[in-house]
Amino acid sequence: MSALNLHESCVALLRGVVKISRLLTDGRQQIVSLKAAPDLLGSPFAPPGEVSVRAVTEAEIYCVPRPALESIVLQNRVLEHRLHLRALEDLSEAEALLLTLGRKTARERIATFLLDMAGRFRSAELGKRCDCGLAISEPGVVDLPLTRAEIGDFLGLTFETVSRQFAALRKDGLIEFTDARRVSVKDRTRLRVAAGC
Amino acid sequence: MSALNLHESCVALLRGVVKISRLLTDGRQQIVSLKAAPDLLGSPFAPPGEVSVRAVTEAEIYCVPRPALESIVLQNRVLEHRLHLRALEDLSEAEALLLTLGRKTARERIATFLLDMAGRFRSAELGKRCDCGLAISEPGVVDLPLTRAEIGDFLGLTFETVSRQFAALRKDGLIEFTDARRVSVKDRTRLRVAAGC
DNA sequence: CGTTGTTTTGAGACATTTCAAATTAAGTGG
DNA sequence: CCACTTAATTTGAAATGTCTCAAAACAACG
Repeated sequence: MSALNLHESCVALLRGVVKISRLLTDGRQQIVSLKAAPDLLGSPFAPPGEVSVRAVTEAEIYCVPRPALESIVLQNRVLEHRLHLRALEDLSEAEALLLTLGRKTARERIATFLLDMAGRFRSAELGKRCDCGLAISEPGVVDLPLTRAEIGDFLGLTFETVSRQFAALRKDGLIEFTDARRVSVKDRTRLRVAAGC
Repeated sequence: MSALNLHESCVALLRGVVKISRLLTDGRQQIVSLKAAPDLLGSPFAPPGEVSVRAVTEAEIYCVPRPALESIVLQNRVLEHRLHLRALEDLSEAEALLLTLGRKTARERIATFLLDMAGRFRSAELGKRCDCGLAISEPGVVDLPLTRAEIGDFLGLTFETVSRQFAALRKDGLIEFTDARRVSVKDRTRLRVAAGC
């Protein structure tokens, strides 16, 4: 199944969306990063960390043995610089999520999440699948690639709380649902306020 | 006061401990990283992120203008590689904290924190100040450089909850206090269990 | 049309926060 | 060295947000 070991291989994500999680022994998990194609999962030189990789949509990947990638990168200064920049961006994203998990209320977390997703998964109205911004996209309409439970695992909440907070934002007129996975942002300004910053 | 702008300059931390935080407009804050000398604060190439840097102990720093550092690093492949590795380690640490903030209980967070600190701030019994592992150190005794409020800002808790959980761990015999800032780990095994992983 | 998984909604339990006050520790100036 | 102020810490009691448990509605699929 999720037999992807990022210590042995790095993975080029060619199509789809994957979640990268850290696990507790009793099954609790925290998604630490969402990756959408095209992107690289794992990094040569990354320290050993217990992460789990799972697709959230159908996905297409290409595995590269780590030692091979390492030697390539060490021979290519520009490539290493780009990986370096990407690591710094990932760190910055992780820090933003730390603020969300450590200090925001459930409502603020959901609002933050929606703004984040609105920037990443703009819905392609006429396409069948979100193919990552390449198709004709509807501003303000978001295709959520995650289930309520996965959103909970991303935001440190239960799926019931996620569902209830979505309902509350809808009742307050900040968002609207066409179906459970398709949201449209009705009032971005108030959504930003609801996100707490 | 904390007039350190990591976008303009990087800062070599020569002595002491500093906290790097992200802020919400209403004053809530989340510490995203603790740095102890010797270390580098900020990074050339780091994307703009609203962070605040504050010393938690007396500290000695040396500022380096970012453009200067950037050009040095771009001319030195080995140096960039080391910064790259550090960024990946920081990312891994941030992910560990994400798991803590998103999925652990207050008790588990405090236990996790103590194990983390035990690895970093081993007390120098006979020295006056923790000078970061160079002096004669007592295994299992930790000098906490943070106030209860700061520990709360690190773990996403209030300072009252921090204080109560310390008291609970003490009552259960996992730790002992000589004073509020000096803890000794009495049962590392049970502390690990209490940390949830 | 039954099966399975996702989502919504409700009611009660519980962990953590909030508010408040007392205690201890740490300067500071007389 | 002592009184005074200020900050940090502990502890208590009540409020509250989120979780847990449970059930129903809904959607997807063979």
